[in-house]
Amino acid sequence: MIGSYSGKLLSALLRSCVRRPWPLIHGQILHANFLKVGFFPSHPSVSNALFHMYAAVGLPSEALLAFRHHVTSPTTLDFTALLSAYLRSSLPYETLRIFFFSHSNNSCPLPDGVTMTVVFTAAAKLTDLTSGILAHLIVVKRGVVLGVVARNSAMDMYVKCAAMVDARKMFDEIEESERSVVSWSVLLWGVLKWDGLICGKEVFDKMAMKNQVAWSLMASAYIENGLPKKAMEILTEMAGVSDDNLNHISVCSLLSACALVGDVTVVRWVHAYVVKVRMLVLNQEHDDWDNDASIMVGSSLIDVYAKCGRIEIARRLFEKMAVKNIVTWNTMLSGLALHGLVNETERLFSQMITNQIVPDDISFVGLLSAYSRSGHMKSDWKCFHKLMTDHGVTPKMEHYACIVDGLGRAGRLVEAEALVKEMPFRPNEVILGSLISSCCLYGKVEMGRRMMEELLHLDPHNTEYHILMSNMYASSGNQCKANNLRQGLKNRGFRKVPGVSYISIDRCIHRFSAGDKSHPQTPEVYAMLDEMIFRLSSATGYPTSPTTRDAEEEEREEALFSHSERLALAFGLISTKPGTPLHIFKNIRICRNCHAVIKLVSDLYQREITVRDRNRFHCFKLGFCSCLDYW
DNA sequence: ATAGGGTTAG
Repeated sequence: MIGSYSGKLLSALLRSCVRRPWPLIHGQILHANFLKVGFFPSHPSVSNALFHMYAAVGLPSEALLAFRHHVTSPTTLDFTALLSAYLRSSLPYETLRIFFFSHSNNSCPLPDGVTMTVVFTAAAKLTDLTSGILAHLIVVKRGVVLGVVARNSAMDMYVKCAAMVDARKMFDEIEESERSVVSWSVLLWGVLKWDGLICGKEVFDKMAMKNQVAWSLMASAYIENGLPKKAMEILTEMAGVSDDNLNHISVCSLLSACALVGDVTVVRWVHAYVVKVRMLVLNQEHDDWDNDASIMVGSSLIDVYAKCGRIEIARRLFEKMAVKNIVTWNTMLSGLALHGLVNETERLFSQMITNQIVPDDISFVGLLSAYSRSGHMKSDWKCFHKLMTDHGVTPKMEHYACIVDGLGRAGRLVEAEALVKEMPFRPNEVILGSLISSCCLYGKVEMGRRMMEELLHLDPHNTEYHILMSNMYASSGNQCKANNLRQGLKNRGFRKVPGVSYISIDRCIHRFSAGDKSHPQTPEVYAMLDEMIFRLSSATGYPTSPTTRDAEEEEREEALFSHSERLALAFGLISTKPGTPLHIFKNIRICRNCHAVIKLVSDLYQREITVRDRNRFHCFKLGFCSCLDYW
């Protein structure tokens, strides 16, 4: 029957498939019918349409097959469509491979600006400067003319690869009248990221046209640099000058910056904003709003509240959201896990199942990390394995990492190591690092040494675990080996990541490092610290001296008595009214000693203190911590 | 066939 149609009609039919709701099904039925009647290879226009159908619906390998077999003399447009299909399916590596391979083979048509845009974008995604430069050389050598869009994408490639000299050169080469708002925002992104806030602000001020992207980039940069007040100024300025309001992407970008630094100042403003402009609608009373955007913004808010220590607000928001997707559920799961709330995480997971939400691999990372962070390794790996495969999820390295961490921290090191040997991957640095920390915790020097050796093959420059190993040697009485490790690090010029704590008081973020004396209120802070230590030791007889010895002599004196979180805590106590809850943010894990001190302070000074460290939240109240001393 | 900021984990 199909044989009676003309080639023109069939190709039109195929092209129309791309725009239908189920393009693939219709297109494939047509494809199958062509094959059945032996019709299609002889008609170039039909086979070309078939290739474009597969490219457009995002099936790159099907498109490649059709391209190879049926597109006899590809045009630039065909070739570009093929590359773009790979890029849109998040396969930037394949995109580059096909481009360079065909190019070296002389089997591709001369690329144009659009082709190069796709190639530069792929190199940018991979931060592959070598490929980017190579592509640029091909442009020059073959005399390809680049329009402003292609130049912007090349600039973005240089920016993402930290090659700011080349990026600026490209920017300068674009005629001033040609420069688009995208040229400017690409430059702004790079300058903010690589040259810092001050230089970025200069670029921002030079921008004649500012849009959502520019405003939110600038505001996010202020947030990430601990200047939420400045971010608010930018946002209010935006509202006054521009009719361009924030869209859901700008909102997510701002909120993720807030999540990074753990400050809620801007979050509150954004929350009010999205409710006001009805970007976030909790109940479905109208259908004239953007469902996807609302879910995305809602999930983003849940995430940021959880990461800023406001888990109750996050939970309330989650419950109020009438429409959710898998990301919303996963965000809530990992938020609860971050706070060590195992039972709640478990409950939410079963609620997910009863609501017929199909959990994905990230849901399981959430659930498993709740177990590992709380030390509640109730079931063994076999049960989890079954649970996962029952829901169609294949266990990945991350899942093993959670279990290994949980077993190790619970002192079940033999089981942990057995699991590592049994898993179908070679352990990565996350897994080995977790085992080393557990060995440290339980003084298993010999096993720690073995793991360390394996880790050094993968990551010879790792500083963190050298320090851990050195501490382990020190506490097992082998001061000599400990010093050797430290000295080796020092000789190679590696330094320990310094611990930094932040506390937000009255919309300003105050930063403290260990032994820090740079804060304007340093005398008051240290006076408070002394008072704190005095009250603690007289009230409890608590020994405030270190339990693990720090081999670096100059650090030993000050470090433990003035760890950054204690300074932040002292500052918080003198800067707020009695009873005000305090939120502290720390870049590395909290140490046992400080943990003990903060527990006592929460009781003696009647304060709720929330500390976010690199691993999880600790909520201190009346002398107890929500982690129940397990982390 | 084409550029910039974006939610979940490790």
